[in-house]
Parts: sequence; structure tokens; C-alpha cells
Amino acid sequence: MYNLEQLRMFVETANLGSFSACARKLGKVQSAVSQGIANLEIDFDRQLFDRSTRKPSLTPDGTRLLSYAQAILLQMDELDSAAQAMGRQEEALIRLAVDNALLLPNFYAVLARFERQFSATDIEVVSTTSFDVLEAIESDQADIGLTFVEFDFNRDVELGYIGSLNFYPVCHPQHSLAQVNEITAGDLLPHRQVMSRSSKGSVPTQLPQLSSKAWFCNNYTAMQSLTEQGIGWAYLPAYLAEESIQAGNLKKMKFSFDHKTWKLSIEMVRQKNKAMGPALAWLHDELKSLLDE
Amino acid sequence: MYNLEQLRMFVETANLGSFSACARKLGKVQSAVSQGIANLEIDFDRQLFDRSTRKPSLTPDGTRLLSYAQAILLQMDELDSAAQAMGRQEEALIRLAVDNALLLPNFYAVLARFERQFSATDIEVVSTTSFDVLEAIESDQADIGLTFVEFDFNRDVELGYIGSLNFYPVCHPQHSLAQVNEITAGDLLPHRQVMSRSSKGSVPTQLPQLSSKAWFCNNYTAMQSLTEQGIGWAYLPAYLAEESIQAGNLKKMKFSFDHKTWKLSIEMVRQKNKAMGPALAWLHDELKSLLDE
DNA sequence: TAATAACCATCGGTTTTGGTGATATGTATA
DNA sequence: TATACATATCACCAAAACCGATGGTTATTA
Repeated sequence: MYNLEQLRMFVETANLGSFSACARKLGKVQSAVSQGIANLEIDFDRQLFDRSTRKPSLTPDGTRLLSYAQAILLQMDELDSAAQAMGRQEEALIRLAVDNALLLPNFYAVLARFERQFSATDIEVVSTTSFDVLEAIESDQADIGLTFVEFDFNRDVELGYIGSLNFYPVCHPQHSLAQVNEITAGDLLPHRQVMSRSSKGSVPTQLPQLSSKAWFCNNYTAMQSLTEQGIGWAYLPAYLAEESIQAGNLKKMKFSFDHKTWKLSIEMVRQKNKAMGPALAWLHDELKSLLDE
Repeated sequence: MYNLEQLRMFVETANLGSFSACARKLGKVQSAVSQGIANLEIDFDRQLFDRSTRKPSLTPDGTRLLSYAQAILLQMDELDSAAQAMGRQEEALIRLAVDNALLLPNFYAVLARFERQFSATDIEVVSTTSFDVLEAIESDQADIGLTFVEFDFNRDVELGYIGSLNFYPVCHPQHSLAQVNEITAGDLLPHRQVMSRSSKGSVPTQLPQLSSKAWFCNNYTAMQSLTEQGIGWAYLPAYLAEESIQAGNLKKMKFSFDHKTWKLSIEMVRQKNKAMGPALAWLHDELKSLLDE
């Protein structure tokens, strides 16, 4: 029966076009490679290389089998690197809980880098409301999370400020509030506000309810779509709002009482006193500068 | 360095939950497996099994590495079966050229069975017009083909009748011809016919042009769509026509001169005097009964 | 044309490895 | 407590892989 070393000889020889070169690369003598390949050919009962020319060249059969051999070696590399990763105590799985407003391009870029660094560690991304993110961390359903600050959540989690995100009040361009130049609190009252709310019914503490009626979503893109339909006004993350404003689907509202744009503080959350493996530590570090530019 | 036999012991032991059982299955003694696994654990520098209980059970690390090991063994099976397929002279690639009207569910079913039978043989399907199918076979761009009979193609290919397909004349329900109860050749003349035509400009010899104006497609689904748009009338394969008639998008036309429905003869084509490998022979045989029910 | 340098196949001798069988130990079950 | 079944360990053996030397072949260069 053939073995992995012979398969390695096979692909190396195919790459280098020479038994001796392959031997040098693999730290063996030429005759070992010569015999190894010969044995492989006996096992497969196929000739892999044509030796009639100066340099051994792949036969059609060899070409066809080569891709299979390469696949095996690739899998083997993954097995090795997985074993090594485990030697470095890298986690098998990291569960991320993220407020859906924070699924920024930068966030995905961090995950892409993570993949390259820790290919043996799986990732689970759950996007939800900030309140649910905090609950997921607290109940050990997630290892690390990104949330907006929630003032009334004083439980046992480890928080760290990492930046902020602008929110704009917006409504449909034809909405009656869109025409008003200095919207007062009284103006807002009779209208409908589209708001975020967690699965447990918690409303974000940083964004006030200013209208008497409200519709609730658990994600901001739904809020964006509803507002675009003219169903009400909403505070939307700047990047979503601007996208719609550019397209002419939404208009920024002018409040008489908001002198500065709303900035929601963003925190990274972890379980208190829980050890971090190398992968989680790396992620924790990288996410700190998620909001930097 | 670990080897394939050890990986096999690993997955077998994990499956059976016992070193001895694994040894029995692999035809070795128990101590061989015990040592093999122990050596694997040394190589990986990870403990794979927990021996504290009665039956060795996978550690978390073992579970994680098991899937990698299984992947390698699967790849190995594929390598083996590819090598064996080559020993049986099975082809690396079979190129099919098929008139696009003949891409019937049955056709795909045959390919699905082919895949199970000849997993090491790749398939290339080119769908085009019958005339181009014949040309592809003749010029060795395809190994086997399915076409409608083309009376003016008398070149060096091997043909065999395998059945026939009904064609209906159809037009949009609002089309003026849709209302006529006994359409004569004269009625058709002023209208537009949607027709199939090959890349070289050849028109199918079995389906006549009956109208003065024509639009041309190289595939029948395009003809179906154009006809559904009311752009003209067309002869369509029964299965396409009926689909649209059911949906109310097309209507079958009543010709005074077509007393029976048009039946186009279908042939299987191969290059003359060219040897068939086992895979091609199988396919040739299966496709013979493509039109049977 | 001769010399040189690379390359590959083959073969005897040595080392390594995987496998065997015996034995000791441990653990459920009756 | 006896039994049946599992696993770890060890000494030993045979097959395999490997090494180094040799000879034949083919390009390249002087």
C-alpha cells in the first residue's frame, strides 16, 4: 500500500520535473525517490512518468492522478495545521454576537484576516439587538460581542468602550415632517417612530422614543426599509441613512433640540473572568480598533 | 511521521469505539492499533482518545481532528477508485453535444446514473442546434451527440435512430392566428415564424419554414419566450409547448394540412470507427432508451 | 570529438517501522 | 468473586524504506 511520503514524492517530482530535485527538496537520496515513485506506479498499476525523455514528464494517467494526490496532501496540511493550532490552545469555535448595526465592512475585514490567521478556528456570527448581544454573552451563548451602550444592563459582563457611531433621524422625502425646518418634540408626538427592540422587548436606552406611536424591528435594515416606505420616522445608523439619502429614498430630519448629531457609544463585551485563548485574544485586540480610521 | 494506516485506525476506532474492534475490522492485532493510535497521538502531540472509561471515547481534540482524518481517507478512496477506473481504461472526459430541445429530465437522470457508475470520468455537456451537434462530432469536438435528423448532413458520422419528439405549432393566445380554426398555408404566409437556426445558418430540415418572415434562435427556450411575447408563431417541442399552454401563455394552432402531429426523429451520433471506452459504451447504451417510457 | 555534468535505474547492505504474540493490568457483568 | 473483554507494554521479527555505490544515458561545453 502506498503512503503519504510517496504521494509527496509524486507531486514534488511533478512540480520540479526531476527525481533528483525532488530528492534534494525532501531531504532524501535520489534512489529513494526513484524507488518510491516506482512503488507508487506498482500500487496504482499505472505509469505516472514518462522516463524516455531527459526529464521525467507526467503521462496522461499521471496528470489525472496528480490532482487527486495534491488534494490529499492539501487535506493533510490542514490536518497538521489544525493539530498545531490545538497545540497552541487555539479555540475550536468562537461565537460572536454583534448588534446588527455594527456589521460594518471593517468588521468583515477583521474576520477575513482572522480566517487567514486562525484557519482551524470556526466562527459563528449572530447579529441581533444590543440587548440580546449582552444577554448572549451573559448566558454563555457567545464569547465576544459588540453592542451599543445599554445603561440599564448592569450585570456580570466585562465591557470596554471602542468608539461610537452616528445616528440620523430620517423619514421619507414626502413625509410631512420632511418639510418642517425646525422640528420640535411636539411636532414628533403625533407621528409614528420606527424603533429597534430586542426579543425581550427592551428598547435601546440611548435612543429615546419621541413619538406616541411606534413600530418595532430587531434590525436596522428592516427599519431602513420601513422608513423608506414612509411608515414613520427613525433614527438610523449614519452609513445606512446616507445610503438611502443619496438614493433619494430618505431625508434627514432637522430637530430643533438636537444640536449635535447623536453619537451612540459602542462597547465590546466579554464574559467576566473567562480565560481567552489565542484566537479570541487576537479578535479582542483587533476589534478594539474597529471604529478607527 | 504518521501514515495513512494510522489515520484509518483513528477513524475506525472512533466509529467502533474500541481498539480491539478496530483491529478485528482492519485485520490486525489489538496491540498494533493500540500502538498506532499512540504514535498518532505522539505525532499530533494531542490525546485523541480518553482511555479512562470502559470504551475509549474521543477527546474534544480528537473529535476536531477526526473530521480532518476522515476527509483525507475520503480523498484517498477517490484516488484509488480513479486509479482503478484508469485500469479499466475508463475515459478521463466524455464530451456530449446535445440539441437543446433534447435536454429532457430523462437525459439528466442518465447523467446522474453515469456519475455514480463512473465517478472518475468528467463530463462536458454542450447544448446547441442539431446541425452544430453533427459538426461537433465530425470535427472531434464531441464524443457523442443527440440530434434531430438532418437530411442534408451526409458526412462521416455514425448515426442511430433512438426515438422521436412531438412538435406543436403554437402562438400567443391573442395572436390573430390563434382564433383561426383551420389554418391554411396561405394564412401563415404573412406572419412571422420563430425558427431554430445553427451558428452556420442551417435551418432544421424537418421543420419547414411556412411564413415569409422569420426570426431565428439557436435554442428552443428562447423561441418559447419570443412566442410568448407574441412576436410570431413557432414549432415547439411538445413538453415546452404544453408547459406554456397550461400556463395560458401559448395556444396550440390548428393547421388544416397537418393531419398528424409533427414527429421529429432523433438520432444518436458518434464518430465513425472510433473505439469506445467503457464509460462511453455505457452512455451510448443508456441513451438508446432515452425516449422510451 | 572528448570531457563534463546531470540525471535515472538498479542493487546490496543497513536502518526503520509496523506488526505479532505474550503478558500484565483494568473494568464492567453476573 | 469469577469471568469475559479491553488496553498498555514489551521483546522479537519481517517487510519496507532508505542509503550509498555503480553504471548507463543524455545534454552541454570545451
